[in-house]
Amino acid sequence: MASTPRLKREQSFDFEEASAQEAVGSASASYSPPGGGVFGISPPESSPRDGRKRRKDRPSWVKHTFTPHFDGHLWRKYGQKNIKDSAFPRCSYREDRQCPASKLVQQENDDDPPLYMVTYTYEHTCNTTLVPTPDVVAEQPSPAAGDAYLLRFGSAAAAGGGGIHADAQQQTERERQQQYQQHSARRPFMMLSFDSGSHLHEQPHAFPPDGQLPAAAASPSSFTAAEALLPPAPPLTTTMNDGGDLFSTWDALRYGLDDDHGHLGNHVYLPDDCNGDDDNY
DNA sequence: AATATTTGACCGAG
DNA sequence: CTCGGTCAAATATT
Repeated sequence: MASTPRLKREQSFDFEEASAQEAVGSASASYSPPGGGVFGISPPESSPRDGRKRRKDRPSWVKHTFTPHFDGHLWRKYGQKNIKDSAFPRCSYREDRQCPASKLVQQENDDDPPLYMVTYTYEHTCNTTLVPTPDVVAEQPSPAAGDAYLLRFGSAAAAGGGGIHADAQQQTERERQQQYQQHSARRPFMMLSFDSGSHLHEQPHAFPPDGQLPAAAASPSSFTAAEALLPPAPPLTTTMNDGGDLFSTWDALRYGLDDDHGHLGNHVYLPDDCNGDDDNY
């Protein structure tokens, strides 16, 4: 076989409206989790395949974050594209072939901790690999605030509304390691609010399971104080939900059996580009 | 050897 | 026609 001709790909995903998605691909729309949650699972009904779903019609919501992968799911990168209008490539991720959910990670700027715009498309129909990873989101709390930014360290599992723990799934050692790595930035229930005036406001906050936030435009032009993005958490963390075991294990690994590169002090948890997201965490 | 990532190409949408 | 999203083979990594 000299060169296998590329077979006509059958776009297997013609899921009709996953749910009411208002923020259809609006880059300016901030974060409109479907059904009140990012992972409000809503099974795709048999789609009336009248042709493919137009891109604009696809349910999608945009979220700005410094940690594109801290969303409780294990994504697999399947593509990377240089976007004409952007200096950074856009990476495409998909969780599973059976799951229509996908996301596009686009680096927004080149700040110390670069801000990423993650565009989620469709919802997860697979309950697998839902890991209790925190979620760091950078958003503007209010349009009037202008320069203020919010860093939300939240548990995606909690925000999922379902809290499905599919430990029955056959996770490979690699997956588990990746999950542990993702937990490195765990800092649940905390909200950091950065102001342009170098005014750091930190307060424990049990954000609602909805994960709802006030609408926020995203124009990370004046974002600062990124150094405190991922504070090194003390090795005592077992006050979690079901994932407590995971975290304690992770803590043991992280702080007890610390290797050479077990430093959390550095804020370098984001990859240079989209690639390597999974590993560098 | 198995798995994940990279890379180029295909194809649809605009 | 151009741009962007996704696929799948090739390659790299573990």
